Amino acid sequence: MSGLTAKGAATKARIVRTATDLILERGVGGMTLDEIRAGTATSKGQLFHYFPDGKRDLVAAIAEFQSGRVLEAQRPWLDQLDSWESWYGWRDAVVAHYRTLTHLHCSISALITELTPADPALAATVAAHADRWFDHLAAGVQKMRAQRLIHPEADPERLALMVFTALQGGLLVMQAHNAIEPLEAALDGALLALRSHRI
Amino acid sequence: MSGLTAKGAATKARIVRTATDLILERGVGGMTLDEIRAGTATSKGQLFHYFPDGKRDLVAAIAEFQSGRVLEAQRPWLDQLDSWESWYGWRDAVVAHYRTLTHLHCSISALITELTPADPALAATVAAHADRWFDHLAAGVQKMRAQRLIHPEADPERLALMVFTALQGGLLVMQAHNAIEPLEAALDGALLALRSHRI
DNA sequence: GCTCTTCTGGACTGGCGGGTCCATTTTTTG
DNA sequence: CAAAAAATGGACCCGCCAGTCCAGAAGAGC
Repeated sequence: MSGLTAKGAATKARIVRTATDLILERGVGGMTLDEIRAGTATSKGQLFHYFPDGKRDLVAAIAEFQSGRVLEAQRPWLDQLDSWESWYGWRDAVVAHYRTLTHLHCSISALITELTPADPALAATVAAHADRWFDHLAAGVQKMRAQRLIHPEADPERLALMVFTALQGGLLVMQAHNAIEPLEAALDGALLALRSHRI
Repeated sequence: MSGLTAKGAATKARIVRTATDLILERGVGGMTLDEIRAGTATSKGQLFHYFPDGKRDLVAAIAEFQSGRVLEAQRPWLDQLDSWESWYGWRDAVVAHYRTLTHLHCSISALITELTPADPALAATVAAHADRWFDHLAAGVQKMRAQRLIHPEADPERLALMVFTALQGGLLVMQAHNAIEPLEAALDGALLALRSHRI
């Protein structure tokens, strides 16, 4: 009844994938439905058939998809982060992932920033995905503390926030400079700061 | 001849100031010439009289203005940064400045990121202002090394980049969360990382 | 005063892009 | 196979917004 044929699902997925690449390359403002249409060999009708709320639905789907993809690239390290080795492994995985994508222009935090003034509700939806990322880091710091690898007095939330902001800053400047060094410097700095809380 | 009356200069300045506030609040995409017009009690004619290239000129002027304002808020610390005290003083000055502006949505790096896909040339112009900021940090790190407060083997450019990315990340997440903590955590982390290179 | 320049107001245009609508084709279901 | 549901194509509409144009007001210089 309220179905979605295999064919339909495929089309929907195709749209999301193309739209994701487009939004990463051009930003929210630079992504037009017409380009998506052209890039996927679909029609306006289909776009609104699968994403009734238009651009809003589309952006939400993109955030979900891209969030999953980015998190995936950080596994298995992101789920561990319970030893110094795994933190460094994580760092390397992140750098390796983005090294192949330096021409992209739109990290998740940048997306949120761009969205907030125009559509706070949608921005909040997207922000939930950023929070997932943050939560992994926070869980990691917790584990480190539980294992007495970092000082018990250290505030795990605060430390995770520090790592997260460094990461996002690294991505942002990486995009602005179209170079990987900023990301590397940012992550190295974050881990150095984290290490200075070791016992 | 190629004059600019006192009255004209005042109008131009008024436009820049209002436009700056607008762009910080709504982002580049959300800033319309009509809103600027309304906010400054001017007309389309004047906008294009003072900024012949329209939005491009305007954005460049905004970047210049805002860059000056932000740098100003960090003085005198930003010119020193030659002792640990001055780095912490700088940190506090930055936090204090942005504490009054947490509802703003558009840091300079975010601006660059948003601009790059649409207008790379303009983005480069804006990036020059970000570089000024970075240069101050790099000079500071140099001084610290010259005074043997940090390890001679440390790469000053890299360390400055680390601080800069942390700062930008702090601003970005601050905007996304509309809270000051991310900025504080980011700067504390950066200084901690910097300190771990002390002799 | 006159003239030339700068400043101002606002009507107008043109295109872009999001979103609507419906007719047609394809697939599922029974 | 027939009917219903889902998928597709694309023409159309409409509002928004950057940018144009020009006529007229206000100053500067003489």
